[in-house]
Amino acid sequence: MAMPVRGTSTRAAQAERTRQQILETAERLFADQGYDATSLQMIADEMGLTKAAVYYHFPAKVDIRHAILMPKVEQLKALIDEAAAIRGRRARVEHLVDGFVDFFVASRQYPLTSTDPAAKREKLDEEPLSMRRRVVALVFGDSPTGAERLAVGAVSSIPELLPQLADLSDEELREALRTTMLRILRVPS
Amino acid sequence: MAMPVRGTSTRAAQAERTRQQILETAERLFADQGYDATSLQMIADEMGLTKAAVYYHFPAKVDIRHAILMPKVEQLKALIDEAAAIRGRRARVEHLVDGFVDFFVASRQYPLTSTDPAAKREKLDEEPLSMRRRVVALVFGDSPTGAERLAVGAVSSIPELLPQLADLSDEELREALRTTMLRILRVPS
DNA sequence: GTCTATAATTTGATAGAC
DNA sequence: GTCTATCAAATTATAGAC
Repeated sequence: MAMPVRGTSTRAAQAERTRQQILETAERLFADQGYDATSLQMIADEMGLTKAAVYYHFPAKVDIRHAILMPKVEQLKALIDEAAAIRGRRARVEHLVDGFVDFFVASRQYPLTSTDPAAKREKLDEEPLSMRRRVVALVFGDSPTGAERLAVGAVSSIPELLPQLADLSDEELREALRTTMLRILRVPS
Repeated sequence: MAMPVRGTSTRAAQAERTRQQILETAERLFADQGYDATSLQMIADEMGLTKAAVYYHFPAKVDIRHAILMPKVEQLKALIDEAAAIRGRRARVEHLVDGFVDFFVASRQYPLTSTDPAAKREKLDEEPLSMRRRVVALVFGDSPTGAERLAVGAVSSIPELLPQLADLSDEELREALRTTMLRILRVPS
């Protein structure tokens, strides 16, 4: 078993493309209107498909959300793991910040919606929360103050702000993100 | 016309109390599950009322949201007006920060949900956005950098983080908020 | 001022034809 | 792999009795 290699031609390949297209459409609609306000009907209409066709690729609406978020969560976990392997606080924080900058800029069009109310209802919400705790520990140690926990929270809510900076170029955004995050995390420049 | 003065006894007074109770219940449910995921049925059930009873007090669901948010928006607008009347940048920023601290602590249980997807769908979203622009101008002038706009955005998304700091006392929270906001807005302590 | 009853629509989801 | 047709349940909202 397991050999969906590249180019399994027509049938399987087109199914995979449709699947990806559903994910892209859903990601855009979720970002624009929120998860709850986006119906499968809208996703299907937007693609010229039917609801039933969408259901063929995903057993339930929530699975679409999961499929969108999982790779991003994994990416951030990998970054945190890397940072945990660095010894000096300053180098460690800079590695984290640089990783966040890359991640935020790459996803600036449809940013991670970690404050979408839908997240609170699911187990998926535990993952971001525990990641945040790990970042707090990596940056500020095991007995963080309230202000330090708040600082990490402020960094983690930056994705929601990116649409308002749409007029900045990628380079300008990188600069702004790096400056702001380093200041929030109290790394003197 | 217009004389619902204080103590119009039974009928009108009780209607007003019911109205307030609906607002409190809805505020809690909206904060917990989000606007879209909260149905009028839930609000009614929670109060031992019927949906129709709720509709008597508010013509539509969205009007409940408006009634909850409007006083808070007015409060923040007043604060920004006060700050605009202060001449020195440092004193002006400190007045803003102190006002935000008071506001955030007072509403820490059910914080302003400015990132609820429901906000994007309504005119009400323009108000917070224009307020944010005013704060940017008050703090950083008429030609703010990307980093400066991002800094104000970070401050304005703090309310969403408050539930995670529920273990802090009001006093500890005040301290954390003040320290963090002043640092984000680059006011040296 | 609050209720019962219900309308009209939409939702997420399923079964089965093609 | 995508469709039509349909489901049961929930949604916002209304009309009218009490």
